[in-house]
Amino acid sequence: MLKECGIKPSKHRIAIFEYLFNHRVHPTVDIIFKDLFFDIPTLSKTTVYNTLKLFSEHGIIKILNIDENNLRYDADISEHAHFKCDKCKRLIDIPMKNRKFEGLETCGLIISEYQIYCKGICNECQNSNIQ
Amino acid sequence: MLKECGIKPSKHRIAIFEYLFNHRVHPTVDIIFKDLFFDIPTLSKTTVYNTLKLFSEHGIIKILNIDENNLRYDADISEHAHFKCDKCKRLIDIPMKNRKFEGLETCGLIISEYQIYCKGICNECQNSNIQ
DNA sequence: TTACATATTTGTAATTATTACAAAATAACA
DNA sequence: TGTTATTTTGTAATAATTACAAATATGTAA
Repeated sequence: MLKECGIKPSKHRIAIFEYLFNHRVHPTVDIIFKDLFFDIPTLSKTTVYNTLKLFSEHGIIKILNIDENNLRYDADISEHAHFKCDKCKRLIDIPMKNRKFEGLETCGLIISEYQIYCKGICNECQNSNIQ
Repeated sequence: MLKECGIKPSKHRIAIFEYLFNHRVHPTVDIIFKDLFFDIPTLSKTTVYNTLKLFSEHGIIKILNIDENNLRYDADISEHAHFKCDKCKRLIDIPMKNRKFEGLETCGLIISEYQIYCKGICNECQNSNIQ
């Protein structure tokens, strides 16, 4: 997959991409780094930053800016929206079919990418009565 | 307007809200602070941060997270999307009518707010041939 | 007006995510 | 093996935002 996007597949790059591909919770750099560091003790956080930026420049992942504090990363580049629960803080994918924005398509802008970010309360937190 | 939202209108609060209301370019804290500081030399940047956070908590403004580096603020709380030009970096409002997300409304999540962020090339930058 | 309580603002310091960059390590290849 | 290019590392720099205590301003009752 990396090769197809014109990225030379080094050990670390493969590890980072695999991690993101297998962990669909949109992790932060910190989470990715800490988890991988367990297996690859020579890994540097800068490498994680560099590699993820490289990936996103080649369009193989997407950077999510939904969280105020830090960036999050998503290996699923198919069309879907993102939801952040105000209670449990989890990020959840929302599938989207037949989306339609009147106005957005017809304003003369060339739109190369877009993101839809939602906030509210997720299913689990609605059902649990713990405040 | 501030009173209606349950915010005590102090001098600075009025100044900050007026500024945002009259400058619809979604300025950063830094821009707001520097412009207002010219007239109010006693103003502190922390006050700008505090005040804007207060405003957004009371729903009288919206915080935009479209820019990677810093937050931006919008006194227009009506439904519209935002576009950032990759060339000139400007933020542009996109009006939206009859938007429809199939899937988004029917997934059981309670969505209290959402944002649509687009990126690409704006009209002006398409027409100017300067790279 | 004065005294007091409350709310607001200030300014500095701390926190934290991200980037810059040069050195070190690794890989590619003749 | 020797040389070059690429990747990775680790530290330092940058910069946005927040924490917090002190200072200031405001409102109110006596």
